[in-house]
Amino acid sequence: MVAPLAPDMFDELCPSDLTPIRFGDKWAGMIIRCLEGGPRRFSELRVPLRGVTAKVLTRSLRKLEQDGLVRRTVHAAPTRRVEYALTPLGRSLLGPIEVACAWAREHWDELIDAREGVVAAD
Amino acid sequence: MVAPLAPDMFDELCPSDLTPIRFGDKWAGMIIRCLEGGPRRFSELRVPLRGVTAKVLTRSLRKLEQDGLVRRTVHAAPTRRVEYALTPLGRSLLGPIEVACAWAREHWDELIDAREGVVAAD
DNA sequence: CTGTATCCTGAGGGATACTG
DNA sequence: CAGTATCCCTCAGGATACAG
Repeated sequence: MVAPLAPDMFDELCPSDLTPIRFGDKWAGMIIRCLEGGPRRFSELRVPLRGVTAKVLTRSLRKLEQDGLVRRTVHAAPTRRVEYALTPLGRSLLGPIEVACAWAREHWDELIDAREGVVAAD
Repeated sequence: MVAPLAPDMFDELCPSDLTPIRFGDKWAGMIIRCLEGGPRRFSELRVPLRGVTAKVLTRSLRKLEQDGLVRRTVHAAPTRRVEYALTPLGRSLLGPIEVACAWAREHWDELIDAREGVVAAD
């Protein structure tokens, strides 16, 4: 029983290029959120993480595995399947990530304004 | 009325090299926490941020200023003084930062074990 | 005191092609 | 399907020297 992935979820939830908050490398935070609903296959992760190349996704996943946040499982039969799932430690990061995303959503306009050079009325 | 800075506060509070959580560049999160107690001068920031060079600290501060998180003020008299202070937006980041630091403190041992290759008893 | 200027290194990240 | 191999480029970050 695995929740479906909304392809666009990160466009509004994880604007990592704009906010000063990052979890690991560029994709780590999004990967963790992708895995919130249950295990995902390599190719399933590539869909919502638009633009990520296989090499970079692999590297990010290996790093997450090393850090104990994600577990990789290979199923041989009937065909090759590789699944990635959150460990308890990885799952414990969902809270802080959501806090960061909530902050970004809440202050989105101010961030845009600051970047554009709008002087804040203090 | 400005709270004193504990020189070692970041050794235990912001282990940014170990945790996957980063706020902006390497020093941004620590700078923001440094400014929590009130405005600080450039040279005052260099003390707790051990190891940061003037160039890098300047660049981090400029970035924080651009993003509307920090305000820079120059006092000419009696001698040159430059002070950095949190904007309301910057102050609003203190919550998420503390959440991240709390996560890191809580899962410190697991992070170490994972890096050392200790197999987690699941 | 508060920076700038210059040089250097390593890591992150993307493009492309290839593999079991 | 799930990666690897190779090449390349940018940027973060540190060392050092210098400046208003």
